[in-house]
Amino acid sequence: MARPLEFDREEAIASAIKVFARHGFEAASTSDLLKGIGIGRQSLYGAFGDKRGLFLEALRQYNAGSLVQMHEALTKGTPAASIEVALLVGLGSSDDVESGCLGVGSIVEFSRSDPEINALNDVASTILVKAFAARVRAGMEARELDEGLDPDAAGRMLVMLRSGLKVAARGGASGSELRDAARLALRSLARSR
Amino acid sequence: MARPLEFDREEAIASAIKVFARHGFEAASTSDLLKGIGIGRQSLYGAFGDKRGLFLEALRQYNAGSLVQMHEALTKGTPAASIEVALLVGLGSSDDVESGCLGVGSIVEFSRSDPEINALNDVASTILVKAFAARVRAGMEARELDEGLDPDAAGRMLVMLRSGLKVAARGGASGSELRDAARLALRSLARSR
DNA sequence: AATATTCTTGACTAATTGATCCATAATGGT
DNA sequence: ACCATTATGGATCAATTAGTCAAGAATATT
Repeated sequence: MARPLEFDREEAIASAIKVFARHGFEAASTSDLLKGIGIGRQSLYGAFGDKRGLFLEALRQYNAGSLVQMHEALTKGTPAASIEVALLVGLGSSDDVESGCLGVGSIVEFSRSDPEINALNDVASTILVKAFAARVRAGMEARELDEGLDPDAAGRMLVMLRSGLKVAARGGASGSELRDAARLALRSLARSR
Repeated sequence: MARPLEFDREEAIASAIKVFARHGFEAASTSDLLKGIGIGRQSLYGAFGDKRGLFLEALRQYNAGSLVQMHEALTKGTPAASIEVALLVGLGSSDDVESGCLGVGSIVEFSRSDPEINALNDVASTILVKAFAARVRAGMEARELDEGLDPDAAGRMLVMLRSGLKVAARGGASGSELRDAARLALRSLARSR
């Protein structure tokens, strides 16, 4: 009964994710976003309310996609191998130049100052920790990982490690440096050697 | 032969570090900086050229101070113990609310887009990697750490791990979570257990 | 085909941005 | 005590910011 949207909402958010990931929230101007998404000004404000609304949607969609990607990586191969893959997937290393992680970016930019962003990142973080912890537990049961581990603590450590890898990737670390670092750190979970 | 500065330059930079660490470069307005430092507009422009000049000075001073702090931590106690302390010192955890790391912040905000910032962070990173690597080597020689390690690779991993801890701290992780994660990850360097 | 409803386009606004100008104030060397 | 030199403070600048307004365009239902 009314004129339909001329753009796909999810695609628009996906484009916004790129812009926000590259520049951060504050430094991404509305003009950057309009150009990056390819829609008009009023379309953005009509569809997302304001810049912050678009950012929240972008962060939501980014976190969801990231968790899917992580879950896929964690369900292939042995627990230990899948954890290594999960640590390294989608880091956006130097070949994938200009990329960036909206999750880490929003944490660094906002710290704990914005309750809605806190909420989005907290649930994503919790889910990711649990996903890692489940795999750690599986690895312990399979006698592949040290049986004295605390799976939840290991999950938290792995999430932090992944953040560090993302920062390093954004800072220009090579794929092999990232891989080596992940492998080395993962020895902390191994059975006595 | 001329009117002297009414403010201490280093103190001014120290104040600027706080402002930039809290908000990032782009989101820190010149007015924020003037208020945070406690000087007038023209004084800032006279002393530092422009906002970016002040940021570069701030990053330089921050990195220098951070390396000093890290070096101090690494020279106390056994190699393994000192590495743990170095990983955890000055993370700005949740009690030290509002803090933030200018190094990680600038990497996340600028990625590799600004050559001068790249240069500052690259030298700081290199020095820090070497400092960690030297301690790893010492730990190996003291039969405290696994003798099959590659000290430089371990150094790089430790720097990445520290970035991850900083992100987690800024995201609200508790001191005990950070400590547990660091301790767990450090098992990767231990002798066979 | 008419119409109600929503979308799109582009001009527009008020506020804030980083930065500059200029007059005044404060110093040290002579 | 003068003066060259530099710092300070306030007014001001042009540009950019996020967000709004109004008029026209495109649809689905009737």
